[in-house]
Amino acid sequence: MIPDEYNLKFFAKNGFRRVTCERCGGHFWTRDSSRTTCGDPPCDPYTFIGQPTFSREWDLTSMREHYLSFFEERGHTRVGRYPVVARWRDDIYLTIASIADFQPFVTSGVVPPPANPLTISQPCIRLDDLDSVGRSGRHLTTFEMMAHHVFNGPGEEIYWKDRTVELCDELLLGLGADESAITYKESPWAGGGNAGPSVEVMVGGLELATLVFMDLKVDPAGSQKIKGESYSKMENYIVDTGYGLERFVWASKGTPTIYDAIFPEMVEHVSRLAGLSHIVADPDCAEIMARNARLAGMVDLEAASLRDLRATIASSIGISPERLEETIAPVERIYAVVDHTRCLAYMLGDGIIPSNVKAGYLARLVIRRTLRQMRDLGLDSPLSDLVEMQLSSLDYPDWKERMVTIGEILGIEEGKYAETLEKGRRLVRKTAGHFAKKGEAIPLQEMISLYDTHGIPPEVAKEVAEELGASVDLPDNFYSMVASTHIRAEKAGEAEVEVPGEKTRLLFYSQPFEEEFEASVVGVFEGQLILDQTLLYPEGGGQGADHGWIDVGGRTIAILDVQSRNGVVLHRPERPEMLEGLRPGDAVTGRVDMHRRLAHARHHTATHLVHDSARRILGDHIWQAGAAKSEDRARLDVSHFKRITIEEQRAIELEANRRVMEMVPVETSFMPRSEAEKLFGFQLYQGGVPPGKEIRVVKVGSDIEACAGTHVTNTGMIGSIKILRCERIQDGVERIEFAAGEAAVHRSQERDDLLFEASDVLRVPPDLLPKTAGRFFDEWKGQQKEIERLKDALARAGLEGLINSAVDVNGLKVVVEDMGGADVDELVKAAGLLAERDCVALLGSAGERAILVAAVGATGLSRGIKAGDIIKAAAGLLGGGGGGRPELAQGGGPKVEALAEALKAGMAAVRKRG
RNA sequence: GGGCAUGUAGAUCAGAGGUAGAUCGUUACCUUCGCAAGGUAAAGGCCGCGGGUUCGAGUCCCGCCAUGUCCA
Repeated sequence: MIPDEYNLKFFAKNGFRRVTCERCGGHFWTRDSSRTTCGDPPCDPYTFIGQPTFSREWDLTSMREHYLSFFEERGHTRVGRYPVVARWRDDIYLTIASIADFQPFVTSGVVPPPANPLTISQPCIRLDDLDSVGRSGRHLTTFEMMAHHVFNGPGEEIYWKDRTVELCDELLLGLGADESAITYKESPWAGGGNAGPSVEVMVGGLELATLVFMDLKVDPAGSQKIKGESYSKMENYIVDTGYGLERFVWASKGTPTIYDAIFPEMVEHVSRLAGLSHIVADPDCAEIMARNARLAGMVDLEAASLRDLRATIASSIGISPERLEETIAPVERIYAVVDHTRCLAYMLGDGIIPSNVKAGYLARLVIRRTLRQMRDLGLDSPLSDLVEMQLSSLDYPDWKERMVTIGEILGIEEGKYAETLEKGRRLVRKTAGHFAKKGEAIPLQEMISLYDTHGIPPEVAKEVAEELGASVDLPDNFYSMVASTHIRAEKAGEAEVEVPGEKTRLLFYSQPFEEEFEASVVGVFEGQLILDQTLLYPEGGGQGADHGWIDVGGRTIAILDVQSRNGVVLHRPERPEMLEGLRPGDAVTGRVDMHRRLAHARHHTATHLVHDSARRILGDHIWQAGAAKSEDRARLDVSHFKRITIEEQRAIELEANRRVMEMVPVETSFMPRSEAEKLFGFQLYQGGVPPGKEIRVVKVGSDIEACAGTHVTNTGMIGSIKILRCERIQDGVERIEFAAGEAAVHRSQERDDLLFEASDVLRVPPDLLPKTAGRFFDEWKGQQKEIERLKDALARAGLEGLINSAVDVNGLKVVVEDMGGADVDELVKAAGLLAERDCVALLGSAGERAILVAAVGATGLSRGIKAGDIIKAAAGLLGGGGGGRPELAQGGGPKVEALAEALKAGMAAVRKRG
């Protein structure tokens, strides 16, 4: 029985039949009456290598253009590519598929698509198979997903399965594919909360496209079960196709690897730099790579099976696996370098700043991998040269300007990595020396710690360790072992409680400076008041909640927090019992704490100004990475690849204040999302992506952002902006803290107070503070040294007197003395000198606390007298304690008056042993 | 966002409750026609900052600042 899902008229009309693959048992559709396998490796091998699938060769540009115009001619609108950094999403960092551009708001139907149907070629980055890149012959970190998308809604279907498959078929046949070689393999698809039937389009053993018919959504109550999850039908049903541009080009050329097909010039360039062009151009090598790619296409490339793959290929061409490794490893590295540099061109071109967290970490990961590969190849040209070459071939109109920043970023990254490695080598040498001495191998735990804590790749550690003769046991699954040490606490997804009822009408946008409002009570939810409309701004967009008062029936309820949940605004009263007796429909009068509101508005508008100024001063790579505004200060986190210097901080401050002085009007308007995106681009989404069809656009001079906060109407109202400090909260993210309006004045005054207090202490005017403080510090240092010297002299001067006062205990000179007010250092010095002269010394002194120092010379030590014992015997009487080494010990306690007794007890202890 | 580390002399690091150290570098002297090298000696420390525990903290605890690194 053929399931309805796949029983397409198109198949029936065009002579397709449904076959069960004799290898994998999957179902597929074919025109070929003799075909018994589905066409998907490992059921079928690659057949296109050496025998191109299409009638002519295409390069990336011409194939992309062909594809897009093919669909344009068939009623689709061409849409420009989105960035590879998925700034409009908070669940993924990188754009991993063309449909990602339209999630979540377009796919869920909240926002209309930019065009419908549409066609796009979307650059995507996937780092999941990083290890296989270069080796498998087909894996890439960066690829373009060409697609045609249709967003069908209730009652408005543009086209669905039949037309989708028909278009795909027409495209392939038009390119000259053999119609009997094309198979459509049934393959239910699920991902990202959606699911649906899909067909994989296979030609010559290569999956060229996947046609997904997304019509299900995750629904615990749903009746359809896929991969253990329950789904139900969606109102919207979406054609989500993905055609691999690079694979189309590869299939058109039939080269041994995808890399030779898509960027032959870069491969040649890098080979030449590495001095390996002869190998890459060698036909034998090409043959090996081709076999490698064919076989690799058949297996899943896991670290463990790489060795098997090598062994299989080696035996099939009759050389040893080691010899094979030697031949192809450098070539694989060249491919990897070329792939990775293209990936970096996209990442950095779209503004990722390398970091130790988030998307920036992914960029750093790729950078370091590339540097390692380059080192192994013996390439010593700067990484930025290669990235620049890649970038120049991409569709960035302003890549030359960007390249200046990118070059700087890469330079910094190279330097940082070199430093990390150098530090690492020193560390490994130490560790290796330690274990080599014991004749042991460096334990795995140690290797994991070196990598995890210090970023030293195990290969590097091994290399260094072996130079020192320390052996290392390095398992294949090293990296997964590292991962397993990171036991992750399962985040309990905070269940958002749905608040019942209508959305609250928000009055503060239309009446931003109105103080009072009339409203009626809707109800009370969890001790919080819901009104039909409100002037109070709920916390959001980094802006704090308004405070205010609600007057009802002659009493006043103070409101201390306001939150919005699915559009319903909740007012939290200072005292919940005040809400008792309120009935739905009761009329209330609300008032806003305008002082607080205005402070928020000033800080909010100021945040936009500071952001804009930072962009002007630091460069176009500046993106907001977070922000918070309160009554007395605000902070803005921006992406930046080095520390903001004090000069830059000042320049930003001045620039922002100039906008204030220019009295720029603040324009706000609601507009359809798609239109806003078209007009202003993704720079809109500095503060995250707001949901909804309409977004609020706030324009302050050249700064344009999607923002739901309350603003002043003119920058002049801010008064002034004072940047307080810059802090590095992560690598690649700087936090700018500042105050605006009254708060700025207060912060300035606080700083003045610090100056006044300090100059008061030093009794100099503030302008002499730095000089005077410097002089004081120098003098203090000098005096410390002088005191040290004098104490030493003092101890020496008193030495003879002390020796003369020594008591003889069985031939042992014992000095017990109250040194009257001397400090620890003096006692220690004196006691030490006495010990040098072969005395046993117990010196005491009484200041705020009583202190004791004992020292024992050679003779005393030989008799088993320990300074620590003497101190212990004595210090107890002082109400404290003490201890130390046999030759020197210290102690003390608060009972100053007991010092004489303590000294006596110490003497007794010496007599006992002596 | 989470984890693991680090911060001591100009540099690299040791010290893990009891008198702050080593190596290199610096300076002076010896040696040399001069340089390199060697020898002798000296200078150079808010032990990241602030609290706490303790008779006593570079060392233990807490917070902050700075830095590195791994993972999502």
